[in-house]
Amino acid sequence: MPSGAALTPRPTVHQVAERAGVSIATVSRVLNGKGGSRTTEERVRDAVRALGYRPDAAGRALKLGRTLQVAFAVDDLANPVYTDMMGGVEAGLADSGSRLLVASTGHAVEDLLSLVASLDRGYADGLVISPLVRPPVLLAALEAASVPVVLVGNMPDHVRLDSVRTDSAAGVALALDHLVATGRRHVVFVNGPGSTVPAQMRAAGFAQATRRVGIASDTVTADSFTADGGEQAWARLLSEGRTTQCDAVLAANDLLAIGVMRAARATGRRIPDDLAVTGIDDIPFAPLFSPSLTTVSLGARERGRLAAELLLGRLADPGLPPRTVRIAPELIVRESTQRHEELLTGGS
Amino acid sequence: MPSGAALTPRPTVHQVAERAGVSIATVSRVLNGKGGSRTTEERVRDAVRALGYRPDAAGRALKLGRTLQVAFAVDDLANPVYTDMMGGVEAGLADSGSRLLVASTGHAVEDLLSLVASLDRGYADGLVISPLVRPPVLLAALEAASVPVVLVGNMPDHVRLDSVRTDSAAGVALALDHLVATGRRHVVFVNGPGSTVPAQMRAAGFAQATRRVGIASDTVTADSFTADGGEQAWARLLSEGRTTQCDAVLAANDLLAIGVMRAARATGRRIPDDLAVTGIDDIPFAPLFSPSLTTVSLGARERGRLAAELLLGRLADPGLPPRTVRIAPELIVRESTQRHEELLTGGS
DNA sequence: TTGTAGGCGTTATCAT
DNA sequence: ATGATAACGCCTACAA
Repeated sequence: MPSGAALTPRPTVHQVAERAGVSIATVSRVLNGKGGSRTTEERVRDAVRALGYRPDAAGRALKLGRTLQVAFAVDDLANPVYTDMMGGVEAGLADSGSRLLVASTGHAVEDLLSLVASLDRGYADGLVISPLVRPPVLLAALEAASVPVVLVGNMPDHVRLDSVRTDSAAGVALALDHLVATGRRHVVFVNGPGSTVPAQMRAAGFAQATRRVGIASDTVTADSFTADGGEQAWARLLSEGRTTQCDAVLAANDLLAIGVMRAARATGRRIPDDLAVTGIDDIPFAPLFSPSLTTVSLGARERGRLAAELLLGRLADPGLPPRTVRIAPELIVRESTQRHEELLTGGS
Repeated sequence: MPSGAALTPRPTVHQVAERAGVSIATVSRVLNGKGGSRTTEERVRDAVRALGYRPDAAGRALKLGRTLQVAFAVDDLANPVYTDMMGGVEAGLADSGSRLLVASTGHAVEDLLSLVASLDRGYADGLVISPLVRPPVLLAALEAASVPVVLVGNMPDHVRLDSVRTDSAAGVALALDHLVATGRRHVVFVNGPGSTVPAQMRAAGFAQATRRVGIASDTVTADSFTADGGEQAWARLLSEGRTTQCDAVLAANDLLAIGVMRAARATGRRIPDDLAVTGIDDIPFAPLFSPSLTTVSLGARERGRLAAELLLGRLADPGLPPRTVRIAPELIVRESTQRHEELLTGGS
């Protein structure tokens, strides 16, 4: 037969107990390190080995009220930044013996709400979530969820949730300062959908930073945080004659930046000579493009890892007050913003 | 308190039964559509709604022996082709109400074996796996696993496992024929680690195809199926003077191709004019590079979807004989293999 | 149609 | 130190 056809049904504590000549209580105690004499312990372990016994997850979950599972939810796993984050969550969970359940939702609020609601089926001990949109109704649902939730992202102060944050507005400022420092004077901000929190924060960061440095700027909003969105946004700018002055694009994430690079190059702009481009996120692909993409790392993997740690901490001690961990953005300079002189001479 | 602190413990069938004035058996029957009179059914549903009752996953799993969870294991989730495949698995599972458990292993055989062994804790109803290496000991373990396994990939005929296959050797031939058709005459095959099944199959495909078309060829083996691997492979070729003749690279996957493009360009080759490059996999990023990457789609997402379907089918009917589903590779022509004339005139 | 009772595999309480 | 027993939440004979 193909597989999954266990000829012998899986052994339970009962068979182990019988074989070891003890009671099931003793078996359980030995397996959980709660005492037992030398000899019985040895006999039990022998029986376990001989039978190939492993505790059943369902039985244990039912009794303990713990599944050893953590759910992870994001809007778009096709964006490598979230794959990265997921890797971080997994790494943070590794020592705990917990498994990772991936719940990719759409960004429709109702999908998110139904995901949160489904948690009270008790299939996971907690949730790590990083949604693009966070209306009050969602935050309220997360607060009231039947299991602890860690939010990767910013939220209003009154929301009592553990969270891992980064200052993406400051990240935008880092990128803008870099563009200005490399001689750019007219920056177009290519943002993602205005309904999303990241877009809102980055827009605020851009507005403040441009005001501070006092350079010319323009803003366009893409339909989604994707390369397609970036291409279309550039096309729109172009058709409206808004690209002629601009010598730099600050994109709200790497995918948008990649789309812009592609579209701009297709219409004759050379990067970085004619047009500097920066992204945000530092996805693993960023260094692989030509030119490689200057970007701002928001520590996606690390945020995932920290989120897992916060969650484990809360599971261990539910009485804890809400905690927030912060990650500082970091500018990663690559080729897409190099000045012409730098390209030729290594500096002017 | 932060969250996960249910003030009222979650309702069980008992509270529903009490509220509806019926027995727990009736509640269960109504919820599972196994009869009940009009009026009682209505009363039960009202109680369910009023209490916000949802069946507990652990209790149900323990009783039914079904977890409604499927595990998905791959070597490297950082490769978008596997993210893609995962999306397919998830899509294939969607209607079944099953959740997706992601078990990212290393490619160490022992890791894979311990993953398979862990399945008999009963935390998943089945496994979809696409390992790069498949030694007999692993295949034997998969056959003997405590839950059904679907392998995404090729395996010896005697292995009694459901599988979703694609003919990657034929895929290599498609790419090579295309390179030859566009005028290339000296192709270097950049392969992944020889210990992996994909590398073996693609090497065989390349050997056969080059023999058939009778052109000059060379082969180099990268340390891993990554962009870094591709860069290093090109560097090695270059240092050994093996790049001078070659006018095309056929890379065993897209990441290798991207690495080669990057390294080759850094050393003065123009793509596609001086050097044509093809990949395999058609990752979502392939069209975004400049030049966009010609590649061979192996239908990763579709394979994932089909794997999920095979698994669901077997869960529904364990007596089925092993089944194999095949996906044909498809050449995706983009800019990285365009001929000089095509670039200028659109054809010669 | 409906209710009673048992058991899925585990851990934990309470005796001994 | 160990064993008998109950209980977690659910489903399903079986009986009524």
